[in-house]
Amino acid sequence: MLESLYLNLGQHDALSDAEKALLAGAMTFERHFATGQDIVASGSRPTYSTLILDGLAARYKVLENGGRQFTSLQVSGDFVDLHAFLLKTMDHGIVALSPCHVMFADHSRLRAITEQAPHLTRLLWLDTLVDGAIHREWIVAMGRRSKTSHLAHLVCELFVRLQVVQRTNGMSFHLPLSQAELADVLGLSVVHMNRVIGALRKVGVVSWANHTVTILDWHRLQEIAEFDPTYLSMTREPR
Amino acid sequence: MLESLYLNLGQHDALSDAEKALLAGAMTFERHFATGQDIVASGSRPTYSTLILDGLAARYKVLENGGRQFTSLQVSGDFVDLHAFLLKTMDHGIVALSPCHVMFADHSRLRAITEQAPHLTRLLWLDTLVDGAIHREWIVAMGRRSKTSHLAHLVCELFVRLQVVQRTNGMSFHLPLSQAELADVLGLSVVHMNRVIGALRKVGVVSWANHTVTILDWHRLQEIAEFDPTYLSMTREPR
DNA sequence: GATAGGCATTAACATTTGTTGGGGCTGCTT
DNA sequence: AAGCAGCCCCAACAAATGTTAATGCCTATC
Repeated sequence: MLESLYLNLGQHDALSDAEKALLAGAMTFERHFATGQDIVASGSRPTYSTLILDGLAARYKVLENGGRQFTSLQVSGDFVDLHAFLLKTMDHGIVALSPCHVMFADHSRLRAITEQAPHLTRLLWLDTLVDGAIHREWIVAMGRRSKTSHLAHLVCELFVRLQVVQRTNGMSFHLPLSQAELADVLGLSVVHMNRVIGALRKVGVVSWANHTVTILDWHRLQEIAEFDPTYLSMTREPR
Repeated sequence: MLESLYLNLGQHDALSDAEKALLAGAMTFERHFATGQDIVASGSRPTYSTLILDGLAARYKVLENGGRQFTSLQVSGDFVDLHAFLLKTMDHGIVALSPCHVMFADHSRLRAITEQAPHLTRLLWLDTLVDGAIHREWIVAMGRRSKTSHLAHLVCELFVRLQVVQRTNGMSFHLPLSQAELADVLGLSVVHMNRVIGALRKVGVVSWANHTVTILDWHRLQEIAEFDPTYLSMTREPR
């Protein structure tokens, strides 16, 4: 059941059976969310953290003028609001972008882990640090990359992250995002988002149809994106 | 000596004397960096984390075309690379934007803290989580705010953060950033950065000269920025 | 099988943002 | 004193991006 979590945390360092048991023991109930449903509400003070067993979700903020910005995409094996364990108050919402099967980890049990299992604590901490590293990469993409490069970078990142949790199919993966939603990731208008996707298609490095992205030329895609996966900390070493 | 660190960590939850001693014990030597010097090099694998006792620094990445993007600004009391304790490899550089007086905390001693001092561990973890929250706010600003609003938001954020560590002077604070550097924060060209600063000045909510920012109308500045400090987690509560 | 709604796509036009080039000011060096 | 470098500021033009509106293609629904 927690396979995707073990794959996610285990990519950075070995995860012992005892640690897996501790994680499993922290879980309480599970739940399904439909596409478009809020998994966590902005402003709430959850007493548990939410793990995505399967599905795609996103963190977002909404401005007064109605504009929405996604600040991260969360895939299977990701804790979407592990940070709320210590931040306490959610300053943003989390929405399901596909049907999501999730499970809840009680904060009191996470706290117990920090009291008794230092190495596992460091791995959970690390998980939130990788979140931060991804944020930084997004900031760079938004500020200094061309829009085409930004999109290419996003495709690279998602492919690699999905591969870790075995949600890719050869060089393809499922990306159930409308162009309007994608525009809220890159911070563009829908019309321009459409132009940028067209541009990337035209170069011939990806095919993109029916919510399925297929990478046709990984090497060149990586070049366009200047993608360097270092920030994802995928090397397994003592932490 | 570590007063700014205690103020920073202590804003979220009470810090005991024993915890302060543990932090002090983790510190090794101190050092001064001149404006423009790299404090931590991209790609390095530091064995210590760097605390700013006094000064302003920034995380940044450089792209192939020479473009630079700052991903965060770090003020007195901030650990600039606490994340490297677990991420191991620096995927970005850190540069001094003013003369910086820093102190180094050994990773082996930070590790000891995670083994023996769960509450302090959670506070250090929290410090990196607030980093992440700031990143998210920057993403929103870059993607969906007008440039004027983005700049106003930055001013609000810096003022509040500097106030916590007692580096403000009434409604003024020192911001030793050239407009070119500021452009690398917002992801703009220098010329447009100049236009945006002019626009904010014209509204009359701030005065900005000689690297000193004075907030003339906090309420209206906050409105323009849609600034809500929730994400900074400044409420003191058990963590 | 008619209809309505969501989505991708395109066109035309408006606005924002970048680029290039230059002027003026200050502080520093020679 | 002259020269130089860095920085702020501005103007004119170019390019990128947003806005509005329209079209066509699906698919769900009745």
